[in-house]
Amino acid sequence: MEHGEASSTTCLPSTEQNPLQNLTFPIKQQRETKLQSSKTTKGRQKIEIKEIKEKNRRQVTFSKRRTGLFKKAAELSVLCGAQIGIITFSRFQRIYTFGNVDTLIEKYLRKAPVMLRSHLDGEALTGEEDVDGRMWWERAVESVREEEMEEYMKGLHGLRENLWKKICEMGGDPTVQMNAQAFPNPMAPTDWKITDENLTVRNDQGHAGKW
Amino acid sequence: MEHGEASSTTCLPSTEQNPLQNLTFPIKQQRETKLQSSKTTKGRQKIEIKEIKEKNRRQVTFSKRRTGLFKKAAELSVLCGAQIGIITFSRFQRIYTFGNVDTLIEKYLRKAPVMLRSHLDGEALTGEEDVDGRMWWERAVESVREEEMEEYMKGLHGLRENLWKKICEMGGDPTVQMNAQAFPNPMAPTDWKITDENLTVRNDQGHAGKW
DNA sequence: CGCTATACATAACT
DNA sequence: AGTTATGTATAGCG
Repeated sequence: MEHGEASSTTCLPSTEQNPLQNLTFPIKQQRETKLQSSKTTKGRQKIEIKEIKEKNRRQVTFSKRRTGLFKKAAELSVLCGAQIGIITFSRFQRIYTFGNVDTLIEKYLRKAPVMLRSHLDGEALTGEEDVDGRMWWERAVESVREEEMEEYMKGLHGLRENLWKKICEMGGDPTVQMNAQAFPNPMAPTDWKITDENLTVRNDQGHAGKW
Repeated sequence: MEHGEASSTTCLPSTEQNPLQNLTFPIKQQRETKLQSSKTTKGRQKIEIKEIKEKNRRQVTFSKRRTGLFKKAAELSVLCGAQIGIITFSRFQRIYTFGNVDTLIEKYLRKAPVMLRSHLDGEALTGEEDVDGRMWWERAVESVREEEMEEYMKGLHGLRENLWKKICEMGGDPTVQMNAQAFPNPMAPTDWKITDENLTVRNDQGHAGKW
């Protein structure tokens, strides 16, 4: 660290955050900005949360923040033993995912019926027939019989499985990127970055229905 | 890192002052030890990324970090015009979602076939018949006819629609929480917190296939 | 839930 | 992709 001249000693005693007004102390900033001595960069600048216009800057931000988001998700997953899945579509409709999206989607879709059923508990679901021409899913939700739901879920799962298998065989598509994570439990507490290792689809299922 | 020590190394140049930072006056911190004591807290402590044992601390962390994660997602969504959906299952299988999960799930599920089809382009899909007893989704993926896919997606969409409608009518289920966001475009750059307003399911569709 | 000090994420630049 | 300085997220506590 050769700060050479300019006493830019960066004494940052207390990084306080002013409650409301950032009292700009009338410090004489005069010059001193000379001699390229002080800071090499301006550091992180505050930005407004609104669509970034400059295509290039936006691209970089998307990449960086997406990585940060996934990292946060991974940490949360581990710290709290939660299962997390993220689906992201860039404006170019390129898809990036985190976690066992398929598994979570299934759980997600399966969740509603369960809740619904518990709510309607005791309301004897008299197997309603397909009296009109509507499809099974067009009927009142509570009339959807379990078997149909099962079939539906089975189809969903099976389809996805086949699709992935096929996609993997093909070596993947450039419009798809995925980061597996959301480990229900552990992992070396050390190597906790989103490494290439982790950027693979995992077949975790985790403690489902354990609690 | 007591401020007491800092004072000894305090830079406080005689003539020049800190270039671009409005420090909080170091004056009153001089040596003033006792009285209102120094630090009131130890500030954020470094923690290992591994499952938190203490149930209470874990609960708090889950809540805080989940909020942070969703906020990050919202920012990324706005800044880069991306569509983001997050599904989270706590260890108690309580579900928390962010964004238009349903819409994104559909897009996600629909994506693969599209990619697949483009890859198999020119490979004349000779409508394979259901020669064996397997279900349509059990056959090779490339043999899944578009009509079936359509039907499937229609069912998925319709089902979810009905489920949500029903759930909303019931006033929601305690095991489900959702935060809508992932606005494809704008929103007042100001009110950019996850307000109650935003914690509602939105029917955004956004610029799908625009790019 | 609010606060504070500090760990961590990241905007601007190279 | 790598660096730096600074904006933010948050661990621990009341």
